[in-house]
Amino acid sequence: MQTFTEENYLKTIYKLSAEDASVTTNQLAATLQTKAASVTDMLKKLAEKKLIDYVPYYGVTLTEIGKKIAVDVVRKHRLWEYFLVEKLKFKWDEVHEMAEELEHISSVVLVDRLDQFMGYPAYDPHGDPIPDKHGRIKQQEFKPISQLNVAEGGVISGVREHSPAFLQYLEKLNLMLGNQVKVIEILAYDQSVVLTVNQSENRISISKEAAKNILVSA
Amino acid sequence: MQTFTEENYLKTIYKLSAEDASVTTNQLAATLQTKAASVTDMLKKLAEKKLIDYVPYYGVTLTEIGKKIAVDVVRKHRLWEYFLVEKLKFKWDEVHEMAEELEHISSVVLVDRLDQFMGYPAYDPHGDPIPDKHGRIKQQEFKPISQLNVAEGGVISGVREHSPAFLQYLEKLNLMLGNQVKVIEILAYDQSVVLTVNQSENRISISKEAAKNILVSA
DNA sequence: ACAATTATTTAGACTAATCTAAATTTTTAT
DNA sequence: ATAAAAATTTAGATTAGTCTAAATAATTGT
Ligand SMILES: [Mn+2]
Ligand SMILES: [Mn+2]
Ligand SMILES: [Mn+2]
Ligand SMILES: [Mn+2]
Repeated sequence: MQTFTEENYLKTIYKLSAEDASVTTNQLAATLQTKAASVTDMLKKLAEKKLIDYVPYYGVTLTEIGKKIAVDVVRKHRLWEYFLVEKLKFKWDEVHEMAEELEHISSVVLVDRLDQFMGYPAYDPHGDPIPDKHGRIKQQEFKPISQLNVAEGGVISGVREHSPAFLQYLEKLNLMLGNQVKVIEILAYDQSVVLTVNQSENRISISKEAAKNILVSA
Repeated sequence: MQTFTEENYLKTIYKLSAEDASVTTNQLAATLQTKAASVTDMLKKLAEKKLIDYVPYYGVTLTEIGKKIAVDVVRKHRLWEYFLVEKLKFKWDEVHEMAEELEHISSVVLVDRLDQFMGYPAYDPHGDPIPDKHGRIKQQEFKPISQLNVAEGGVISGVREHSPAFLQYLEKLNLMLGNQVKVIEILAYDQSVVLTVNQSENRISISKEAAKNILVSA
């Protein structure tokens, strides 16, 4: 059994591992809003428990056991988010903080029943895949709008940033999951993207940063 | 904002206050499965925070603020139990431990939405009243079977003991909430009670202890 | 009334998680 | 190749919650 804090470290290592194979102390400190010295202490403990492989000064990777726990926390986070949006009618920008607490509820049978109650959803309200009870994850082949060329388009299927501010901004521009976008123009000087939503006449412009954080499927 | 542990102390003081006006260190230690010395330390902290009135050697009572927090934890506990039974189809003997964790989820709006989602239930799966969002509690006038005389009866409306073992025992004897019982005989030598359930021919016998822990309404 | 028993608090120690400041190692740039 | 900069770890403290053992206060029984 892990503490709340250990679970958060494992989850964060798991998510950062998607970018780089090995995760560094400073990356963890920045993401977990703590200090490098605190991270080092925790890494020693997690290594002691065989949940990570830790090479001092060089970084850390999850062991199979550590990964299992991390995926399980992610599963709970996303299932609770789905519940909050689909059953309790919260908006997609309101649920993350609540799920940060709910993901640490320990009962395995509870989360499996919740999954069943909702009909085994595949994606959470932000388009992230929900691991099944065995930890299997449907691999998505989504790409960011920033990688589309002019005249290309797709269906908005996910976001890479979950802050309420960003999600509310998307809502204001009608850039919600399921909507169809098409790239009209990419401005040379700052890579900002001009696009249409759902075949509308309206052209909207988003920054390169925003374009990187919106994922579309073909 | 309180810690998990502080909330458990406040909740326990609240529940024990129903029996005696002032709650003692040893009562708390026994209920919270900890040592008297640990309780003393925590009482000092809660008194410092103005959540309890603490007179060393004589016991403790909740302040208005402390009581508000305690009732709120109880509200969350009972609402989550109702959710687990009514929506996720758990049995009444399976939900207490999960609710012990869920009651510490902090979001107020979450618990209010949950309440709305379920149609503002008045009682939890064990017959305990669910405080409303303002902390108001429907007062029940239930009494234990042990206080009935021969030929008297009532509808089972609550239990005073929540252990899975006791709840499963009740289920085996068909002594679930809503069922009608009638006292046939009270044995003189040990006060055990013989009764019928739902007008059945079958006579069942329960100990005085069990009779104290089953509540009926007229 | 006062000795014995019981209840409670205090003293001192431990673990988990965190921090700041100092030391050390690795990386980068000449 | 080596000095400067950046990243990381270590040392030493702190806070929350817990414990055992010892001290003290309250209650009980005669
Ligand atoms: Mn989230
Ligand atoms: Mn999400
Ligand atoms: Mn309960
Ligand atoms: Mn209950």
